Amino acid sequence: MDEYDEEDGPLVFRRSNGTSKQSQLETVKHDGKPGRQKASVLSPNGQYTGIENGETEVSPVKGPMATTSSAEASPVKSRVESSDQSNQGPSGEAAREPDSEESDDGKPLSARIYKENSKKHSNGVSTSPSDIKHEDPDDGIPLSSKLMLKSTSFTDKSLDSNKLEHNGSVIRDNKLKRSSTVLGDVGSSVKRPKLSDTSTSMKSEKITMKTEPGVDDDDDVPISKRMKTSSTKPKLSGASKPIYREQVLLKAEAKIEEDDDHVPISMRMKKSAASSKTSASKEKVTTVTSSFVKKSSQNSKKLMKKSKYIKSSKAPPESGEGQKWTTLLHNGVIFPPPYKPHGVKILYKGQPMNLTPEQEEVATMYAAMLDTEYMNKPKFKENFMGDWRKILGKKHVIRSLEDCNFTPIYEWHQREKEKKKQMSTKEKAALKEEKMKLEDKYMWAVVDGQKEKVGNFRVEPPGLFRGRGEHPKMGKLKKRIRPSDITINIGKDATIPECPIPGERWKEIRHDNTVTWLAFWNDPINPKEFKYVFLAASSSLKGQSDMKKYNKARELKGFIEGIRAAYTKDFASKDITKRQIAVATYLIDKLALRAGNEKDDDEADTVGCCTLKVENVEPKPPNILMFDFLGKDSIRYQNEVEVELSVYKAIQQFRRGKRGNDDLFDKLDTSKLNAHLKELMPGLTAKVFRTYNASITLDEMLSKETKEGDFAEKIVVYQHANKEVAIICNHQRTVSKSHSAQMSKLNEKIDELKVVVEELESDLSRVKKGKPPLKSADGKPKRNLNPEALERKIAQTNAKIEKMERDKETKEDLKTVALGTSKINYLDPRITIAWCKRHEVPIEKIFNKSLLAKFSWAMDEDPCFRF
DNA sequence: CCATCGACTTGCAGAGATTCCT
DNA sequence: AGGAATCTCTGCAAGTCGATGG
Repeated sequence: MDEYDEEDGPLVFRRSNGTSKQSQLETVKHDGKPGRQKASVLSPNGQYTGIENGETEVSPVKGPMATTSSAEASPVKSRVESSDQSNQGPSGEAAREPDSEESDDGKPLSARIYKENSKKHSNGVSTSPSDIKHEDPDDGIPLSSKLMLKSTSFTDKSLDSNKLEHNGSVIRDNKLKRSSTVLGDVGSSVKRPKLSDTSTSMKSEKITMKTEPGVDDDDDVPISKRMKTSSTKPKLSGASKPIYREQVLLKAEAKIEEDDDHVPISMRMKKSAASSKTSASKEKVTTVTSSFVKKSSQNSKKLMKKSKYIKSSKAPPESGEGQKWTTLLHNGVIFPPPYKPHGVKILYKGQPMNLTPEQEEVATMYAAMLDTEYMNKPKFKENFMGDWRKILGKKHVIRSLEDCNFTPIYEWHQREKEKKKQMSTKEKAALKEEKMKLEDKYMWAVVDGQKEKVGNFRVEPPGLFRGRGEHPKMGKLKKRIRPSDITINIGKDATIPECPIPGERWKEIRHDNTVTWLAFWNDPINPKEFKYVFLAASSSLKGQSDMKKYNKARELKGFIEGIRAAYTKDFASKDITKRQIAVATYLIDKLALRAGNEKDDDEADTVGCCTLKVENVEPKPPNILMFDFLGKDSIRYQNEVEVELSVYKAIQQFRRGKRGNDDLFDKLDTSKLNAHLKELMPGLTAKVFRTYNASITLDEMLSKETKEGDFAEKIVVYQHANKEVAIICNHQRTVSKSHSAQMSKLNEKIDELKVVVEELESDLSRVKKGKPPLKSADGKPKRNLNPEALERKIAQTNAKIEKMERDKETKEDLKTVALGTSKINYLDPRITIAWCKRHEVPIEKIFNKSLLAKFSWAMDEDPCFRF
C-alpha cells in the first residue's frame, strides 16, 4: 500500500501563517503589527476598503477585479467590474468589490468566495439574478452551497480558481441528488459504548484514580474496549515531548500498527475484522483514536450487540431528565506555582524602585507585554495602572505610568526566555517529565467507569486581561485564583480531591450530575461569569453532544425548504416584527451570520445578526446590501450581497428614521428569533444554520468535485471545500509576519528556475546546431547533453515552476483563511469519514490526532453517509 | 415579558513540536 | 545540523442559548 506512503503526495495546500488580519477594522484596532498595515481605509463614501499596502502582489495578471487566486479568470470581469457588482452566482449572492484594488486581500472572505464563484461562471454563463431565485429547484440546498453546486468543479490538479473558468455551465444542471445516497439512520448510531450502562458500571468498581503515568492496569480496559486500535499514523513526537499516557500508548501502537498506516481505511476495516487476534494483543495499547477501524471487531461487537451504545444522542436510559453521568471521579485542578520574585527593578523617573513581590509580579506582567500591540492602547494602560496602583497602595511614589520604565524587567524576561530556548534537548525533556509527573493525576477523570481526559485542569494563572478588539477591560489585573474560589463537582461517592495548596480549602463541593463540569470559579475580570473545567473534546460526553449537534443540523435539511418559503413570504408581511424575523432569518441562512445577542457596555462592541446597527448594512441600488461590522472576536465581516428586492426594500424600511447606531432590527432579539425558529422545527436555533450550511457545503463539494486520482489530489479537493466553508463562516486568521518574505522567496526561486529554463533552451538550440553548450555561470564547462535529455530537463523544470506557481497562489489565497475552526466545529465528521472511505483516502490525512480522538464517535460511519 | 444566571460551544493567537529544506 | 516553515495543541476569550425568577 505504498501509494499511501507518508512521504509522497506532498499536499498542494500549504498553510501560510498569518499575522495580518486585513479584514479587521484597522481603523479600530491600531495594532500596527507588521502585517497589518495594509489598513482598511475609509474610502470617500465611508466604506472601509481593504487596501493592501506594499505587499507584493502575486497575481500574474491584475485586471481590475483580478484576485490573487484567479487572476486570469477574466471573462466575468466585464460583468462584474463596471457596475461594481458581481453577481454571486446562482443563489443570488452578489459580491462586489468596494474598490477595485488588485487583490482580494482586503476583502472579506465571503466576498471572495462569491467572487470566485462568479468567476467560475464565466464564459457567459448566466448568473443573472433571474437565474438564482430562491424558488430555484435547488431548494433544500443552502444558498451558499448552491453557489458551489453551480460553480464548477475544479480540475483535480489544481485549486486554482483560474482553472475553473471553463466549465461553469455544466454544473448547473447537475443538481444534487443528495437524498439518493443518504442512508436511513446511519447518522444516529453511535458505536462507542457510552456512559454508564451495564458494562461500564461493572467496570467502575475496579477503577481507581491511579496516578502513575503509563501504568497499564484496569484503568485502560474501558478505553481499550471502546477504542481498539489506532488507524492513525500519528506524527509521533520525539522523546522530548511531554509524554502522557495516551501518547505513550499511541507510540507503542503506532509501531504495532505500522503496516496499516498507509492502508486505506476501508481496507483496514476488513483487515481488522479479520484479525481479532492481533488486536487482542493490542488491547493494552489503546489510543484515543482507535475507535475508527477496529471497533467493530471482537469485544466491541459484544458490547454493541447488547445495545452497548446509545442509538439516540439522549442520555443513558436509566438516567433521569438531563442527567449527564452517574458516577464521576476526578482529582480536581492544579494551580500555577506561586510567584517567584526576581528582584529586577523598574525605574521610576530614572530611579530604581523597590517593589514588594506582589507589586513586582504585576509590574512583570506588564513588562512582558512591552512588545505587544496593547502598548498602543491607552485603555490598556489606563486599566493596568488603575489596578496596579491598588496594589502599590495609595501613598506610593509611583503615580504615573509615563514615568515608569519597565525595560529592566522586560530585558530580564527576554533573557529568561532565551535561557529556556537554549536549554539542551535533554534538559527540556527532563523538565517536561517533571511537569508530567506533577500533572498526570489531574489529567484524567472517570465518568461512569470510563476513563476520560480532562480538558483544562490547569487553573488560569494571574495576568493582565487581554481582551480582543476594543475591549473596555483590557489591561485589568486578572487576580490569582485560590482554592477558596473554586467549586468542585464530583460524584457523591467519590473521594473529594485533596486541596493542593496546604492550609487552604475548596469553596464548595457539589454533586450535580445534570452538568458536565468538574469545577468552576468566577472569572476575576467579570465576576458574574464562570470559568469551567470540562472534559476534553475526546470524551464521550462531549462526543455525544457533538453528534447531537450535527444530527440537529441534518434534521434542518428536511425543513429548510419550508423555512425558506416561509420567510420569503414574510418579507412582505404587514407585521413589522414578522418582517424583521423573516429578513433576519434570511441573513442567517444566506450569510451564515451569528445570532447576535445583546452585549453589555463593559464588553467589546461587536454585533451579530439581531444586533446589527443601521450603519452596518448599507443598501446600494438596485438590490445590493453592503455589510460591514465587527463580529465575534472583533473580526471584521465585510461583504456585499445581492439580495432579493423585497429584502432590500425591507432593509431600507428598517433603516428609515433611525440613526447609524440604532438597531436595524429594533423589534427583534435572539430569544424572539429562536422562539420563532422553534416553531418551524423542534430545537432549531440560529446557530444550527451555520452548522447546516457548513456541513452541506462540504458534503456537496466533496461529492461533486472528487475525481479519480491519487489521494493527494483528493486531499486538494477536500482542502478546497474546507476553504469555501471557512469563507462562508468568515473564519479568518492573521497573516504571518513572514508571509511577504516567504512570497518573495518563492518568487525568487521561480525566477531562478526560469533562468535555468532559458539556459537549457539556448543550450538545446546550440546542441541542435552542433555547437557545444555555453559555459555555466561559474565558468565550468557543462556536460554535453543530448537534445532529448535537454528537452526532458526543460520539461521537468517547467513542471517545477508550475507547481511553485500553484503553491504560491494557494498560499496567498489562504493567508487570511483559517481552515481549522470549521473542521473542529462545523463540519460533520461523518461526511469526511465516509468520503475518506469511499475514496480510499487515509483519514489521518485529514484529521490529526486530536480530531481523530474528538470524532471517535463517528469513525465507523457507513461509507455511504451523506449529510 | 425581561434581565440575569448558568452551562456549554466557538474562535483566534501563540507556544511548542514536527517536518522540510539546504 | 540547524533554521525556517508548518502543523498541533493549549489557553482563554467570546459567543449561543436555555432556565430561572421576579
